[in-house]
Amino acid sequence: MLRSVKGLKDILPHQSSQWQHIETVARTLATQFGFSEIRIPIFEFTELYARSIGGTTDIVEKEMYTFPDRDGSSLTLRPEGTAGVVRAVLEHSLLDSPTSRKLFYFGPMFRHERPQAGRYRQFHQFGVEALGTDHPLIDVEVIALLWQFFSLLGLKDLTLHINSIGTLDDRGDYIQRLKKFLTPLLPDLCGNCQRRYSTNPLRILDCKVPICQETTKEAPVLIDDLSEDSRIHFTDVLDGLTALEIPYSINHRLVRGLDYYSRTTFEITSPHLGAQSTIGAGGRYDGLFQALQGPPTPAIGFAVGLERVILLLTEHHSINPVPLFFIAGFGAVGKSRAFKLLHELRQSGIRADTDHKANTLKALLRSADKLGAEYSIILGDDEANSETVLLRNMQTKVQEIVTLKEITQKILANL
RNA sequence: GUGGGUGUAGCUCAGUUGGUUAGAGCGCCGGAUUGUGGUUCCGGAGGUCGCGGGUUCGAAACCCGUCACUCACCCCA
Repeated sequence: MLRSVKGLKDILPHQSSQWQHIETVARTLATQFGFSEIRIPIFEFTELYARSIGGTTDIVEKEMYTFPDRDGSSLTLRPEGTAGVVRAVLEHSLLDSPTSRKLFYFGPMFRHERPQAGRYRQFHQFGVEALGTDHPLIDVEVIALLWQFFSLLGLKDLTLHINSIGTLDDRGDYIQRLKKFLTPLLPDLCGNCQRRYSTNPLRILDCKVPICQETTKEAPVLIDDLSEDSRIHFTDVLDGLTALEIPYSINHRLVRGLDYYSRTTFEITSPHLGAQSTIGAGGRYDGLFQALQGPPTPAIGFAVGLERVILLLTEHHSINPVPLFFIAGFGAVGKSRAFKLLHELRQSGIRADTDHKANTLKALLRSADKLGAEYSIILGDDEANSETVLLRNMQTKVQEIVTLKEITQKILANL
């Protein structure tokens, strides 16, 4: 049997209402916060991701779905959304349009990782990007949006971790200090961290290996090396969160994995998932526009892993508010008259269905029951001859005679 | 890329120290006389026991290989 590709998941009919619910909440909320939706391609030139995410990150090094186009240019299925949004913003000069500086998006992302609970090779994100300002209150807005999104979905026991990793300059100084501190301790670190020492020393702070956590306990804290501007920015963000009564936990070891982050970084975790406990994360990326040859443009955004959110949803949102009318047509004349009625009801905007295989009233009602119909409309030869139908309430079993002429109006009047 | 766990019906799972035609529940299809569903009763369909090899008189079970799924590491949302 043909199976789906490893790490890819079908969203089956019984799950799609949950997805629709999440998307509706996200769209409504983002719009309330002044964001507009942008829809960008699912693949881009490989160079875009290589330049924005960072050449030494795992994503670029080994997780991208990259393939040659027919003309030989290298294309890549998008591993995240921010790079594509920034590219689109530059390409269409959206920064010049005041209504296009706060954007949100939905869609599938692709990373070639080993699948695991809450991690797939094709996964879906909801993300927002606020462009063009580094005012600390925009950071607060973005985080507040993320926090309110999860709260509207009823997610419990979440923790907001927040940190500032400073500007590129701040970090330059800090990394020197950090390396100086680590140099004599190198032999104690895990193999991975020994490699990180030269590639991405910041990540060593984030290492989960106990030995590394222990040896870096006394490591210099990045906050201490922040410039005055960065430090004030960070405290302003924290004060803003406090003012909005959003609880946070400062985590000096929170280092985002993508190179383009700067200053504010944050993530929200849940204790009810497996190892992949981050359901939403983001940060400021003031240098990304320039890295993509755009004008200096501060920006901040987040991305939510929707599969992980689905895993946390307890309520099953069976949005099925529109009553279903089942057309039970049988007999030589009744069957064909019923099919015409079915079409008439649908043209009038009524939710209606039938079962072509069922030919006896018993079989038809059984189908009506299985489809969960609120009403059945019984139309046999007797009814067809008298130009009527029987409108049966499936729950109360009450039936009434209605003329074919009036049935549509009657249903519409009672909906 | 590395390690652990698991593969029996559409789904969830039984299956004795290796022993005849491999089972249950749910689901699906049908029947219980006339044009009335759900409950009940009865019947039916559906399985190369993941795949390939080996041991054996005999393998769903034991051994080897392989694939898939899954959890974890790495990393990330």
